[in-house]
Amino acid sequence: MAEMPPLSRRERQVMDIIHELGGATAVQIRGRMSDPPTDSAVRSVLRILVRKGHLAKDYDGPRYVYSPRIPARAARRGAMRHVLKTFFGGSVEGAVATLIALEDGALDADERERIMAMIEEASEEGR
Amino acid sequence: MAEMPPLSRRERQVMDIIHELGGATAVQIRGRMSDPPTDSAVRSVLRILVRKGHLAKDYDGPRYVYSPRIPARAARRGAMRHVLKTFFGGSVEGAVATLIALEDGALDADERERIMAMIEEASEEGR
DNA sequence: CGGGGCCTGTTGATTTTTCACCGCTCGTTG
DNA sequence: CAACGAGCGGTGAAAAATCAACAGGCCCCG
Repeated sequence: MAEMPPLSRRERQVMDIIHELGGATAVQIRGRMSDPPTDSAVRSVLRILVRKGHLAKDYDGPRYVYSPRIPARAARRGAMRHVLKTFFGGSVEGAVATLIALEDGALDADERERIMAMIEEASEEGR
Repeated sequence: MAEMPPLSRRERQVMDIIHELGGATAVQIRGRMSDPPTDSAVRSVLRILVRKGHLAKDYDGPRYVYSPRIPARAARRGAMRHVLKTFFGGSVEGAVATLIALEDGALDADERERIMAMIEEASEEGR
């Protein structure tokens, strides 16, 4: 269970794809790669990730579906915490600023409302 | 100038440290590593990163200071965009939710105010 | 029954990555 | 001045990662 050495390039690439999709088959994953190696190569990486305990392999009908062993919630938090620390010096404010200014993430009125609500709530209850 | 293949493990680790510090010397960087290799090993990675164009090397007094070639703003946005896409399916809302719920990122009243203001503003002016 | 698709695991070759030794240059200090 | 140590970088070898090919094993469908 110890914290394994960080992932290699390919490994990370694959993990990212799987995280994005929630779960995926070998073929799906390969399809998402920009510079797809052989099918067998992809499977090799997959096998390694399973062995290292990063992926779970569930038998879904005719094929296997690989999914992160770490609960999505934890993965999300970890990833976010990392960029928060690395790129924003831990400033939630800065992070949110960048987030909402991300052109491709334009938020509509509804979304804005909900976010506002969340913040209210968070600061009320917390401390 | 083309987008180079993603960084290796060590390379990423070093880049992260430098991003976090804004700029750093070889010794500083090594100091921040959990499993520090030789000083010369660190310098090797640094040299590679410079050659690849990811780092700039500025002569500051008695030693060199390495800093990201990419402007901080762009790096931040890139990183954020990546986790947004990979872990939140592009949902700014979800990302903000995780962000403000990050225990170590407790925001005080002031911060909250400012964030609220930012959001208001963003949705007003933009679209 | 014979493909074809999906999967597994191994092997070995090739490329990358990682690393430490070594030698050089300074500036400082004894 | 000479010795020392910090800082730097080149080189080449050890280690890891990447990958393709191969050999089979299932299962489903025509």
